[in-house]
Amino acid sequence: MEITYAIADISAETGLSIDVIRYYERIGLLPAVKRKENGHRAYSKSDLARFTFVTHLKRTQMPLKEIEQYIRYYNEGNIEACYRVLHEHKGSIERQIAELTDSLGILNYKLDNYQQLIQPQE
Amino acid sequence: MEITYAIADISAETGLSIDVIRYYERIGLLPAVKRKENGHRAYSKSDLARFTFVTHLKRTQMPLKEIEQYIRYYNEGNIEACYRVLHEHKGSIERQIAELTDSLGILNYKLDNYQQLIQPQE
DNA sequence: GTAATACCTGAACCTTGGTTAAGGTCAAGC
DNA sequence: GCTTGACCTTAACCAAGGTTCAGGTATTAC
Repeated sequence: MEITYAIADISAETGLSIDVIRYYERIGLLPAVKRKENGHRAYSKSDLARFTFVTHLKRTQMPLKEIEQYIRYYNEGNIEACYRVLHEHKGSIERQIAELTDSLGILNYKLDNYQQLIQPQE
Repeated sequence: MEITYAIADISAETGLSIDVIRYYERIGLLPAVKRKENGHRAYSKSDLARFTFVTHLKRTQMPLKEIEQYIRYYNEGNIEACYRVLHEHKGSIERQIAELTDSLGILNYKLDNYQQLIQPQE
């Protein structure tokens, strides 16, 4: 009893559209998956896990090419390269957070100013 | 003695390339600026301030269309709309930070796992 | 049996956010 | 007087990341 998922399941779990899932396969981001008799894609539990992780990376602005590279290292069993890629990406996320935090400060300053213009009473 | 800035100055101050500055004007993101006798753009101090603010918004993933909308409200003197746009955007930045922080956690977990695989000793 | 679903394919098309190219003006320096 | 540098314009081009379309198969539901 091997559980498999249809493309619609993957879509529901990851929030990626069905078209995007096929698109990712097409550009080689993820290796092609097994098919059922009727030609429909049959995703395994670990395929789902991989898609889920990809969406995490994607949400942090990692370019698809880099994600693809990571997956390739992973499939090659090149653990050190995997580590390196994720480690570098961690730095990029930290920089993003710092930048956003900075922008938040600027934004709050502007918002304060507007607030005073809008409600100068009290 | 009115100080004006050449396009190269704006580029140097904001980090935007000269081409991008002209591109932003072209798509209507910022209203066209005054010209000198020779046709060269002459930016004022407030033009510079606006470009600087735009780069802040841009770095937080605000789409150019939304930035444009904000600038339009600003020029109309529609302060409340300006406030509303920035306030919404603040929410978006906060969501981004939350998401990145979340991803950072997942990433650290993965990195830990890899670390143990790479250096299982001690 | 026929309609509705759920999937399939390949190829064309789209949006965002620029970049590059080709050709021209003008002022300053040598 | 001619080259260099900083600017100008219009228009074509580009890359990333999808989205849409047209046409086809297979299963299920009525």
